[in-house]
Amino acid sequence: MISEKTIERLSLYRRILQQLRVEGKETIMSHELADLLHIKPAQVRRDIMQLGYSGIPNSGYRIRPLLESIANFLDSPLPQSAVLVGVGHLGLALLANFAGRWRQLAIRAAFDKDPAKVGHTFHGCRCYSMLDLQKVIVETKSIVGILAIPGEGAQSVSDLLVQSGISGILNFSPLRIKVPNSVFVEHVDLSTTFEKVSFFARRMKHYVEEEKWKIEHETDEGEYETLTTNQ
Amino acid sequence: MISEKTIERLSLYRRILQQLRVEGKETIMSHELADLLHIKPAQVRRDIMQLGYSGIPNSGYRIRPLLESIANFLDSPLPQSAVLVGVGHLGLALLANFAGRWRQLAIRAAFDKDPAKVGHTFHGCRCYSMLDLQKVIVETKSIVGILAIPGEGAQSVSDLLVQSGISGILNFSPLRIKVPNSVFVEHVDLSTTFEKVSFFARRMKHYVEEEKWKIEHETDEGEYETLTTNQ
DNA sequence: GTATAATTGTGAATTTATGAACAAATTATA
DNA sequence: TATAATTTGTTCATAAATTCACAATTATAC
Repeated sequence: MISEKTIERLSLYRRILQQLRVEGKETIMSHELADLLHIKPAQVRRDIMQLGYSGIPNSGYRIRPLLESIANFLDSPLPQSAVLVGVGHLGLALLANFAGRWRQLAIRAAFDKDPAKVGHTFHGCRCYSMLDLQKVIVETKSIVGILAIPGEGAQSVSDLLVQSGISGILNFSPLRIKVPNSVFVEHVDLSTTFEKVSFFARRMKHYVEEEKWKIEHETDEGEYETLTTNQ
Repeated sequence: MISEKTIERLSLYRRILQQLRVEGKETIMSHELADLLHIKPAQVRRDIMQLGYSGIPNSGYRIRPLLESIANFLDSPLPQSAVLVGVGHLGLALLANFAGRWRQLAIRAAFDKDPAKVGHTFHGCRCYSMLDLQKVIVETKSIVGILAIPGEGAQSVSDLLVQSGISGILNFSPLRIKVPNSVFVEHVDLSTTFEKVSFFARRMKHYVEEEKWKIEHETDEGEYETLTTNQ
């Protein structure tokens, strides 16, 4: 009923609106939000419509109640817990950025197969043995698992997470894990993302240089296709 | 003409095919690749068609030439360079994972405003002062900039990158930067990603519990909407 | 008050992405 | 050599996401 894209945008709206509120702003219009996100105003209105919140014609949306509507929609009444598997460089970075400061989704435990890490606390988060995975997940009532491990172990760890009752996985490993369709998976594949940016950067460069050439040579003939971008 | 989604999938195909090749596999059929990625065979065939590479009816695609076609399509003839801005936890993790081992897109330099970091080398990558940004980018002929800094400085650093001739930005900061449309931007927004996974994990859980309840109570009446997922 | 200008909410149109289905092609087999 | 079985390339159909465009509504100016 509600799409992933909409959820992502709502989360973004919230972050921006929170910032605007501390700056003292009280209302906002769809085209202002749209400009900040580089999307169209109609998209903003549609998203907000889905919350059931109504704006005021000719004056926009009142920020405070709009934020309440978003929170009401996105957040759980109770705080939710997540666990992190893999305390390598990436895992540490995630802990550093999100361990404490996360209202809704607290990372409550970390796991690593390296015995040297087990028992230690990283950025306020205790690291357990992989053997304790199921026990800790059940105890902390965690619903989300974050996979920050190399591809090799990803499927077996994913299976473990699912068995332990996890219902969402954020997968930073390069492997496309298989899960039952009662579990939500989000793949964040940094390798392919790099390749994508590299590819389009190169294309953009070529395109710009072609345009320059055309201008320098004053040739109007010869139509060029425009590029597909995400702007 | 070619979509971002297709580029992402081609990059994925490549990684999987490289693995299969070292395992000794010579040919692959669209449905095999499709199963590994949890997509439909028609999608695989369509993507490969766009490369201009043709498979063989009743026997599939020959892996080696297919890999060549993908490389030919995705990669630049010359290796390309990228720079990283922000050597915090996340920046370090990116360097650790991608600094050396990246065929196509080498991270050639890092920048940080912390004087304590400038002059040091992290995972084989030298850290420079922000003041040297433009100079180093021009010298290394870098076309991609990776932003791994907090939101506050993101826009001004982005402007600097663009001025210095960067044509693609991989933005890990929570700010939606504004760039001319001759520059490609990919946002990797970990906060919203967390929120999204958390949201759908909760929904999945509810859905599963509802289903259980329905089964336990043998009620066939009362239709429930199915969830929108990315499986 | 009334008129004017501006903004929302939303149906319709458009664009983009995915999926189904089948002819054409190729191999394997009898 | 001919027949059967299978997989590709591609067209047509469907679904999802976005954008347009405009009536309805509200604030503001006069």
